[in-house]
Amino acid sequence: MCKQKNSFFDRVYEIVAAIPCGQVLSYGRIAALLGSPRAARTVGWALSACPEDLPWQRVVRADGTVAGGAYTELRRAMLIDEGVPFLLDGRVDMDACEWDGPRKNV
DNA sequence: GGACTGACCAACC
DNA sequence: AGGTTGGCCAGTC
Repeated sequence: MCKQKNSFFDRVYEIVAAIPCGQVLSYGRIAALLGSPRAARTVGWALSACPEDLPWQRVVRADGTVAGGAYTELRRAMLIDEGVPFLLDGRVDMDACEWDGPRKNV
């Protein structure tokens, strides 16, 4: 029943794919939603697969900085285009668009 | 089959 | 204030 057999790996995609437009999540935040607040590494590694269906540009570091190697600037432009507010430092405004996750009480 | 790595985070000194 | 380590999961050598 229900889909829980999915590995930690697969659930990362579920969360990232569920992030609404104009909001972002940090690696550790996603890991925490999965039940392992220290599995941020695994989350980052899951994103390393970089599936086209996965809008991983909405996933940023705890500081709000965008990851992704040389494409960091590109991802940042994509987020701005989606309506995500940025700071003058080039970081995501986590204070304004940090997603609370799939809240059941919405 | 064992050990290392990987786009991280937070605690510790 | 800054550097190091431990922890999580899965894939690769």
